Amino acid sequence: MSIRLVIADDQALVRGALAALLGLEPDIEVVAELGDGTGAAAAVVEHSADVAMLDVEMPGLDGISAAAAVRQAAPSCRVLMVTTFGRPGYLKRAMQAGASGFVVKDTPARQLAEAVRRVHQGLRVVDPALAAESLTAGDSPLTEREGEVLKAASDGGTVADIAKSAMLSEGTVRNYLSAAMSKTGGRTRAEAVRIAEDNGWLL
Amino acid sequence: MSIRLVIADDQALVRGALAALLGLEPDIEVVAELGDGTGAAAAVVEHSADVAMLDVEMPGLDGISAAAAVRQAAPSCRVLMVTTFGRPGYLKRAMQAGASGFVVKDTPARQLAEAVRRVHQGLRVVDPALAAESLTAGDSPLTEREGEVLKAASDGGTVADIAKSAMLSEGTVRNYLSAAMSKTGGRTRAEAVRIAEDNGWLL
DNA sequence: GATGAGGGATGACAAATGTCATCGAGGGGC
DNA sequence: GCCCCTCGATGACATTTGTCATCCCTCATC
Repeated sequence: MSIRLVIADDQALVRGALAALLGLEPDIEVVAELGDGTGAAAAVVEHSADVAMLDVEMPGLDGISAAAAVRQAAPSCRVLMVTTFGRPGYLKRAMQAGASGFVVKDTPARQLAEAVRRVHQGLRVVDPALAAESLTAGDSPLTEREGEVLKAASDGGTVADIAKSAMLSEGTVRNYLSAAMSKTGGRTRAEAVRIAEDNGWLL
Repeated sequence: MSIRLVIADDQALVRGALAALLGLEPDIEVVAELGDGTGAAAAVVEHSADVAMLDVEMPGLDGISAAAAVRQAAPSCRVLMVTTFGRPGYLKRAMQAGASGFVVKDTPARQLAEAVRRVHQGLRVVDPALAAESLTAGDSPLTEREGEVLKAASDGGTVADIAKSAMLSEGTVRNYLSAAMSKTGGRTRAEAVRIAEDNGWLL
């Protein structure tokens, strides 16, 4: 009996190509393709899928939240995360959300089908290099509000803009940014944003 | 006689999946897969390819430069650019570099093979929405140095950092950033960076 | 030969940013 | 109860930015 697979990735070309690639495997059957995470849980239930392959970066519901939704709606369905960016924070958060596997998009294509099979068997699949990095990197040092403010700062607005969007006073925003800069080691607001993004501490 | 195709994309999973997808077409033969743009021209010559499919964002030699190299080394080989980001500036620059087609990664997968065929026939393939945007967006208003300085600023360093890396005085850096902010309409250095990136004016 | 645009620089000034000390309220832990 | 941390805020202060006027040099172009 073949593995019933749901694929969610916002890039149609990639999604279609992955479906084609995996559909070639005799023991894998692609039962649904989604362009965002919103309908993932529903699709898994509807098609009684065995494995859900989710991209982390998606419009609407992001992959991590989608993973949690899938796990809740169908505990027997395993989740395999696929992502462009090997950010340590993503891995940790994905695992906490109930994912069984985590691969980056520059792993060889032939390993993908194997990853799907292992996940289906209940094994965990994690890129070894990324796992190591994730251990050393540790959790986000940012408090919730610091993260929010830093994210609000990530599109380059002024302190006044951020204060308005976060409903905070300007001074408070500056304090949070200062704390975030100190914790990330960035010497500029923009540098702090970059560091936090690279580590997967935002989203 | 089948179309001989070279694929270059830095994400191995995507590259493999695209190769698998296109390899299914009876009239297309994938003769080489590359992980960066450096060897693209050589691979095209070696395998006497008819079409080269290049990603814009690649480590080492970027897709636009690779396209120019391919066109120079093998004028009979057509170039089809594939990119994650539909940035107007990319399209214009790719066309100037001699590309015949330009598709974004969220076009439907089945159109891809068709795009390869059209490019091979000497037709041009361009995402219509993107083409329209590209016309309205216009060329980069930034002068060469302004672009360089803005790019140096894009990782969030201070003026002093940028001045050092660009071998300029701090005052000059501030002048260029000021000009870049005025031309892009950004109110902050960071905002100017984001706007320029979104339009494909950096790289 | 004049004009203009771009590259590079300086200096001055106003506004924004980053830092610090401090304060109060609330929420767990011991 | 008390301590510690986070959240939220304020005010003061030193730096850093962003803006502007002005200068010089070079290279096209008219």
